[in-house]
Amino acid sequence: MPVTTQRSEQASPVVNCVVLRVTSGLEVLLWQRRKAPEAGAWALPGGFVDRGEPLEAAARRHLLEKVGVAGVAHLEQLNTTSNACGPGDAWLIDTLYLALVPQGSEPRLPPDTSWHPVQELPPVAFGHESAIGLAHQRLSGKLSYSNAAFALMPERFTLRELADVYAAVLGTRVAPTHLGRVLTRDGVLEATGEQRSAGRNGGRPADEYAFQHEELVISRPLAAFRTLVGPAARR
Amino acid sequence: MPVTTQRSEQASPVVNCVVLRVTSGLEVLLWQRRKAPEAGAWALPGGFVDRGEPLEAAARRHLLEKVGVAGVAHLEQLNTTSNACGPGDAWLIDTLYLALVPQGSEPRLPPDTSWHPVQELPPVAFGHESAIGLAHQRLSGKLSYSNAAFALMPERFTLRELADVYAAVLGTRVAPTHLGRVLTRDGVLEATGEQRSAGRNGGRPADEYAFQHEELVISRPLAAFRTLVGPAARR
DNA sequence: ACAAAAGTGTTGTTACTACACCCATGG
DNA sequence: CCATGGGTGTAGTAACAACACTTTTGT
Repeated sequence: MPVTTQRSEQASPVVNCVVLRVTSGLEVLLWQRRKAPEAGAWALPGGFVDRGEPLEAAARRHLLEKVGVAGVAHLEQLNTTSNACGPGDAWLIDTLYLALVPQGSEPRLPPDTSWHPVQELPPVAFGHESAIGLAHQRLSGKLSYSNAAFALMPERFTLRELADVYAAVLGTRVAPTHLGRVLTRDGVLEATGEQRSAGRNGGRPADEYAFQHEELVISRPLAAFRTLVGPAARR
Repeated sequence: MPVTTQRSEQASPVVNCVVLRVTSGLEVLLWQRRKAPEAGAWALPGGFVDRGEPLEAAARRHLLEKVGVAGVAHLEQLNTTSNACGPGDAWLIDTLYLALVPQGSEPRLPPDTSWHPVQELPPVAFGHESAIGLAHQRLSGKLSYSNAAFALMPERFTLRELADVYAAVLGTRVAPTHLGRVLTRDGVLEATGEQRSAGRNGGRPADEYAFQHEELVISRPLAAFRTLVGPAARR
């Protein structure tokens, strides 16, 4: 941005997306490379950025064109790396995105593309396991202080279903009752008034809930200190 | 990173740094542009990235070369943007960094460079007020769930001094006692056993504290839920 | 009637906050 | 000895977690 007249080196900007969803467990979208390098390994969807194109637009474009994913409910930038490269190699500036796809949206995937459980990844190209790990970490954090789960859930759901999604991401058992109380108190959830019909084994029908907002909202801003003004405030 | 053989557009990667410190208030390091565009306006330190150079290295290099800042105690990537550009213009990929400089480190600044209170910024070039705001926000968050303040403080300090730094960043009054209890419980602070001599008006000498770690540590990982396993865990 | 699933009420526990009180120093 | 600044102890409160109990369904 210091627009000097000085000549500078040129790089190829690329975006890569860690697309996550939860079915029975947490899954990431990968496509299998046919050509070298890393032929046969699984890679994150992504590609080159067009000249002057916003990075987020590039991410959405590649998700749509390359793997047919339209239903991205949340897209968030993670980080950017400049890869080391020799004199002949291409110099890539790689921006990583986290994309969340809700349950129920079933994108039609091309044949080389499929979902993989994050717990048992196939061989991943370019050492991008760390990217998947970073995305997973970020998502775990967001679940605890925001309404990020809206982007993983269908419009309406039961507390049980919501707790299962939390459990899949966090790797802990999560109690539906507690989760519901906390998120309702924080103004994240609201009861729709509707109910689900009971399952085949009977049981009381579950109340249906929905998220109050369908964009990311920070529900607990400063975790540690509520006011912390203390007696000093009197003076 | 999908290294196809396809030709791609070329961009110039740049880094920009929001360098923050706290003296009496929160301050950001800016330098005044002489040349157009935006001559006279104040800009973030930064510049072009060398071919194959890691972004963080580029940030440190520009801080050292351009504004003489060596004592960066914490450096963290914020986000990356691809600026829109016409056919003739340069296409820049701009990665933003947050850098923290501790009290006591007094870098020798070049004449066009100086610290400015974040609360009353001069005219800032390229609309980078939002970048400063983003950095401020991120820092505020980090203070509440990590030991990030280590990068703003000298090695040893009193609880009062620490609370003043928190207050300057968060914009609230912060009670030294409470802050000390919370951070000690979390294993962030430790008493050195030393004491400060009293000020000129007398008063009890304050205990000296130091941070347990001099790199970023997340002191309270998941804010909302402690375990949340509930009765379901029994089954 | 009984099992299964879900929601409600209540209690225990933790930990943040406030405040009253005590300690140490300089003038 | 008193003002000033700093630390300690303790009580109030909010919120999370656990668990017993009730509600509502299917078989």
